[in-house]
Amino acid sequence: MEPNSKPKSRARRNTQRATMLDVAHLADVSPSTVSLYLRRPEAVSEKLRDKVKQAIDTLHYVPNRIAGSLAAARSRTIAVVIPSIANSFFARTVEAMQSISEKAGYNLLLANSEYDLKREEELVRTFLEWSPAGVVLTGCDHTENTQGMLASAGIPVGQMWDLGSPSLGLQVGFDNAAVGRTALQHLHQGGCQRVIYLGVRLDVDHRARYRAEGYAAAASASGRHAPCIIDLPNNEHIVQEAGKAIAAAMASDPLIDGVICSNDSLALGVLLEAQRRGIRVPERLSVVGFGDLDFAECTIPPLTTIRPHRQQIGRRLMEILIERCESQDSHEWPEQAIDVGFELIPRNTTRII
Amino acid sequence: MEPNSKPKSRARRNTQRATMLDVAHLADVSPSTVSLYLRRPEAVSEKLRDKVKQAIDTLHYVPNRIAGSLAAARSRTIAVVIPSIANSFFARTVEAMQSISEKAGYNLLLANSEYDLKREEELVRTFLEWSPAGVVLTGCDHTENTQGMLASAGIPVGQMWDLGSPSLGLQVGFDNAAVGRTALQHLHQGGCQRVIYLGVRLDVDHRARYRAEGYAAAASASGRHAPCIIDLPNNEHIVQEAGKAIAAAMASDPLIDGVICSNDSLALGVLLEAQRRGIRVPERLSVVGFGDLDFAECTIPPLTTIRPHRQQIGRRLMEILIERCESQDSHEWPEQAIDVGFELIPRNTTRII
DNA sequence: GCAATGCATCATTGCGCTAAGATATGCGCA
DNA sequence: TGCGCATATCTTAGCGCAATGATGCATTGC
Repeated sequence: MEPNSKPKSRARRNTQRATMLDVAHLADVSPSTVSLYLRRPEAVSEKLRDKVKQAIDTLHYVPNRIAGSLAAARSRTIAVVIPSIANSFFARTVEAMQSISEKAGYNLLLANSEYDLKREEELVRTFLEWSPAGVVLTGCDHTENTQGMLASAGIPVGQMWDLGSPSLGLQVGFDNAAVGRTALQHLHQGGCQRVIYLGVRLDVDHRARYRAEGYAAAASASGRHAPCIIDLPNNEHIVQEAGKAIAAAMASDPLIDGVICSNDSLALGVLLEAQRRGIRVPERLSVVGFGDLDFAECTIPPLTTIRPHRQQIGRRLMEILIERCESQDSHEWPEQAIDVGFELIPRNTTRII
Repeated sequence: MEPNSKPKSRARRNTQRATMLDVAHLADVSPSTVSLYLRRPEAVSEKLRDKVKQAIDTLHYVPNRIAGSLAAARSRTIAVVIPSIANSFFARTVEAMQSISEKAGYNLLLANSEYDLKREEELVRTFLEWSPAGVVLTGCDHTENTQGMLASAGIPVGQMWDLGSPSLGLQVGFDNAAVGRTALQHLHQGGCQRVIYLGVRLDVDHRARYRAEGYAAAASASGRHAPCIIDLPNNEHIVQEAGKAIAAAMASDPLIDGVICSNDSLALGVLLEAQRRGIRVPERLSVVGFGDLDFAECTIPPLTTIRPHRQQIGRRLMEILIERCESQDSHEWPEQAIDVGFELIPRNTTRII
């Protein structure tokens, strides 16, 4: 074999997909014109525009976003971490975020932390490997590492569903403690003398805990009764458990005449138990839920609850986040906290005086 | 300015993040050793392994998966399209898929098609731009284009929640028509003489439609009564609407003594309406739901329903899909359909003779 | 009539990494 | 001692594209 002066080309993995170069050849233009056409069609003359368009169509060309992201040193991806996909609260918010981001040409990388901050940290670490354009977390509680990684990533970060500290730059949510206060106030106004709070896994569901704390502080301040918080463990049969818990509480303290539930599912359990035991709602026991889930308005009696603006949170957060992603200039990212509020929906499980 | 023989380097966007080269320099090895260490640590000697590990730690090096994916011509991403994120059926399945894929080092790109096949097509098109390692769709109904794009993408595709044709290679689900048949049989065995089917948006929710069709075929075959399907429009107040619908149906045909619901939420509406009107369940009206949602076992009376194996679907599908992604050899991807079945959970809204 | 200007198009470089193939190193065995 | 072989490490060439700055070409102003 004669010595070859030039090393011959290596075996390359072939991707068989059409590339921009293929399009360029077919359209008889340079690759950069194709690139330009895809990014800013108005900057290309109409004549070439048509040729390129046709070439793309005949080749069924699909741009390779991975290559694009590498070249541009930024990807059109937004990483979202929520505590639980199955929780319909977050699902609606994610849905809204998806719809906004999609319009702007961004895709969502999604994962759930299972209410575990350490897991959230791992997820953020993994997601950062994709150099996402932005990151969305749930709530304000994050590990030091999570905060550190995000800070040094230099990308816009959003927090949703809660307001508080530390802020990572942009928060869209509501004051969870105020939810607890509002619910208690509503029950007191309806004549309740002793209101308890019923929650699930308040140790890990920080937002529910803030609601409980808001309730507790308001109860103490009201001077009517001491706060009492029941914290149920997570459970497949949580709806039933809620019923048992309220029955037990009322048995041990017959003066209880109001209950604030961490979410509507618990409230449903309470209502069903009341029905089973012939406890009159709201006269003997008033109930406030949280979430305004689908079934809330058709329980018996219809459930008084608090409605967070699930979709609005996702929409506004994503709108601002994308704006920040586009601006690329982190000086234009002032710390911002948007309180979208919540709404008390008085129905028939509470009295209105 | 004198003519320069070599063009000087252009201004480059700088990413400031540590790169593999930085790690290599610090560890005093070649970049490919770092790369190898990250991909197959066991192939690197212990001495170098430690040096590289230390360098990575001190630099807080985060590998750039985008560059990696480009070089390897494949990404560790799996695209998932579900009809609705907010639907807790799919949420559980996605949760299971996420947990499996995460362990294998894959990330999920997620989007919802809103039960629109055209939208699904658009999503698939967009997702393919990321050259995902695999794609997961819901159900068997897809546009020609969707099928074409996926076929020519040369990556493993999974379909979940239904079995049928066309198969795109791997299906994990159950026979939805059999669900309808099973529910009807159960009601007939309990003594029902006239059973109707209550659904929502059967035109777009193909799987619910297959269940309805299974019911219809079985009703006709039984010779007891003609099938009757009520198809409600989608609606915020669907639970209430379900109640109204069943009341109207029973008013116009008093012989109706059984109803099969497309999902447990509808069933809940039916039960609440029955309670409101004093219709005894199951004696006067038997009810079967679908989904076995959280509240199903604590409705009054506890709801007889059909439980799909939501998590199992996600788990098995993802396990096989990832296996196929790793194999890289599409000849090892035989057409496969796994029926994970479903389970009738008899509770107290139906009679058992 | 010629420079100055604006605009459309192009050539070129490298984003950070993987993986093929080349080279070095160590080991067993004749 | 020397050869073959296996294993560890390195050199190198792109992956497909974005974006920089250069080039060509038409238009305008003086």
